[in-house]
Amino acid sequence: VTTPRRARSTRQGAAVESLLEASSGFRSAQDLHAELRRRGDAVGLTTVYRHLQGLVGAGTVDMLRTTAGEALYRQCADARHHHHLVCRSCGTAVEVSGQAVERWTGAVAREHGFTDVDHTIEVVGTCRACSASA
Amino acid sequence: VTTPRRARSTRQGAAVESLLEASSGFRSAQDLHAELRRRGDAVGLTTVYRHLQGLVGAGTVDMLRTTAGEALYRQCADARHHHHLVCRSCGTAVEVSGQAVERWTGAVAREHGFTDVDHTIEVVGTCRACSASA
DNA sequence: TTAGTTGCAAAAAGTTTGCAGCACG
DNA sequence: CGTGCTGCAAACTTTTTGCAACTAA
Repeated sequence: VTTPRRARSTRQGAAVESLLEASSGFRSAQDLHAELRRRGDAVGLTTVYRHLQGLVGAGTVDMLRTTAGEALYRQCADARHHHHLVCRSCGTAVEVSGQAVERWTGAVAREHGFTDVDHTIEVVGTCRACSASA
Repeated sequence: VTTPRRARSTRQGAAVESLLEASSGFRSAQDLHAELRRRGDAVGLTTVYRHLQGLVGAGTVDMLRTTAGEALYRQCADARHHHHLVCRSCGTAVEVSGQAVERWTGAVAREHGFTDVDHTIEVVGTCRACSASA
């Protein structure tokens, strides 16, 4: 699978990107595909996956894995390093960042002799709106 | 799938548990299954999965997902809340904990109106031994 | 024109389930 | 003895790949 020298703009690619842009939380590929189909702007599932891969590679989109093993994608509003606060009920995600954690991970790693450290932090809870409607 | 009223002790269950106990890092079900088979103490892959599920449910074992979508299991040395510092090369995992992160996640959640907060933190890097042998 | 893109069908990969037989207590 | 446990084969789920037709530039 050679990376194309240049990318071409297509209806399908635009559809995937714009739907992701219009979404607020994390969404699965299957979910995105279903919505595109529902709204009549159909795109093959394969193509949805291919565009998502490209976007993740380009750093435009974040990907994470559910405990259930499903991949979720989300447009990054902020290109800088950040983490997510996800609502377990409605899926809304807030991007958060903080020196505190960054410092902590660095310190812990150093303490144990680890280098080239990278980290993933996901905080899940129930957002205000969902706990109100519960 | 009804949960058995009581558990029975079997050769297979013991094999899975003891191998996990003897392992230091995170291991996949397939990996554990292969090693059991290799050492002649064969157990069906299905059974390995079933025991791992049980152990995770009992809180004796930690499970996490690779970015690639594979589930990894590890015996918890420490039953208290903790996180992992995993070596990306050899898989060795160190259990770490710290007030700093706990406080940070709590603060961030509160700040955004989230409740019932839970979090996952995985720090991956290259351990001393691996960076030395590289 | 021509290389990148699409999407169907089929393959992978990992995990779960149906079921008949085995074994602990 | 009886209820769990086992493991094979088959089903499932999510994601990837082969390939021929299609299309933006």
